[in-house]
Amino acid sequence: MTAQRDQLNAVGDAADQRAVSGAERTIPDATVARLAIYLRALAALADAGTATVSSDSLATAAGVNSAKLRKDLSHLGSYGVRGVGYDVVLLTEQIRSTLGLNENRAVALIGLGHLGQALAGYAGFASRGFRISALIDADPILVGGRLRGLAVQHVDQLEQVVRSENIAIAVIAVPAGAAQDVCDRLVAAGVTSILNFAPTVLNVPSHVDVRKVDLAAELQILSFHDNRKASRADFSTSSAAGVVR
Amino acid sequence: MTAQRDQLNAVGDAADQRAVSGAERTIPDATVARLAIYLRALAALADAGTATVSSDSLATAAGVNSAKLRKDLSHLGSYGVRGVGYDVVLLTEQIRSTLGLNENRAVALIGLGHLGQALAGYAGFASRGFRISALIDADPILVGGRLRGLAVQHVDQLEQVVRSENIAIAVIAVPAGAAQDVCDRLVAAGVTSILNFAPTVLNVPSHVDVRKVDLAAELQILSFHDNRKASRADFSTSSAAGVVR
DNA sequence: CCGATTTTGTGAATGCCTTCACAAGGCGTA
DNA sequence: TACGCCTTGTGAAGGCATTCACAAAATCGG
Repeated sequence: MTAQRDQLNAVGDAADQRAVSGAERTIPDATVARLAIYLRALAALADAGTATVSSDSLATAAGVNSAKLRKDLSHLGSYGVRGVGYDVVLLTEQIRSTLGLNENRAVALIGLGHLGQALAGYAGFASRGFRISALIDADPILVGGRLRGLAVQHVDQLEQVVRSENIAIAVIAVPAGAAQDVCDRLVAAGVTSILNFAPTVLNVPSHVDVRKVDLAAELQILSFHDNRKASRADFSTSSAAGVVR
Repeated sequence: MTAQRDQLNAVGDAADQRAVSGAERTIPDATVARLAIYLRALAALADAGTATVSSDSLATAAGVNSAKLRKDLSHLGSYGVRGVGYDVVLLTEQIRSTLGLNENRAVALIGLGHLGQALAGYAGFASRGFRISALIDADPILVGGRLRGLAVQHVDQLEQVVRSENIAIAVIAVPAGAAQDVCDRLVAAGVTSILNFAPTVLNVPSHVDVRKVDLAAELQILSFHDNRKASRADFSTSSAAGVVR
């Protein structure tokens, strides 16, 4: 079984892909999804003062095998040195640039329940090129207050806020029943990428990308594998790897 | 960690395994990941009082195409009626059974920050065959108190709680620095499936499954696509689907 | 009972991703 | 310079997953 790979496919159908104008280098989706993981491993190495790293050890740190890592990196260009490895700083910069993380993108967060507040407080966003520029909720108790130094605005002003801050990426953390409505309004206001935590399928026009994080689905997938393990428990010997979709 | 290999090898003699346990079938990982989504769509249909549904409309509700849906369902057996469609209740039951959701599985939740509390309050768990049986944290302010009717226990008692409740599935929502330690202890206590929200790669033995939810990675993937859209904005026409990995 | 209509279930084709395996390239040493 | 060692980058092969396209049921109206 492979690792978290299916989480890539988890959401989409969508093969809009047809080579529009030929000569542009296209990076496989599976690779893009892993670049973020490499980035984290690289950050840890940089913190530890490591200057160069081999594909083998970086792969181990990221939880993939080294052939895959090298193939992934080869899509960005040739930034390694044979016999030596990859320069940590240089490679970090290349990946960040590929992912478009050097622009400090503005993100709107809609829905400030526990999940929304957890997201608002997640340091990983700020340190990775994202800036939460708008906090939006419908609860009058929250609206007008501040959270992490940012004013909470009412959902009625959603369009206005998105437009004035020129926000292209939004995170939806509202209840399922409100998600499609919020989504429609975000799209109308110009948002083109959405990360959806609400347990519902969103309908969007073709130019908008949606990724979904589905907590219940994740547990159900685990349940399936757990179930299967239990049902063949008589064969106790197993020798292989553990990380599984 | 290349763990995946052995299970692939095991697939090599899959015929033997099947012979032993009889009619058991092997369901593709990609299909398992989608079954959870179908389940949600089916629940909505049942609520609406719909008795049967065609592959076409169920596929639309789930955001996939109908050929894929039928292929997925065909792995569970033949539960549709040609010319008619699928019985909503029957199909729901089949999927639940396949995923092992009829056993009301006990789940431990470790880490009760905002994210952990959001998870603890997520109604989707209870309604889908999971029962949070243990809440664990290290913060003395929380320990001893109650959350959603359940006592919060100290992380020192992790092993004891896991063993006494016979818990096989755990959700890790602690800071990255504590995740591997918590993970090791869970595994030692007998947990075999882990859902990890901490932004770190967990090392586990081969019999343990890990799924990871990585919030920063999700945003970075969106960022990549957004970046690419921006760079080819001159071609305004696009005709196909919008939901994208 | 028959033919028209609908929709499933599934071989076959296609394409994407992963893995293998090794030649190419760079460094250090003498 | 020559040689040995190490690690990258990448064709080629193999495995899964998706999509296509159609034969095989099942229902309905007459």
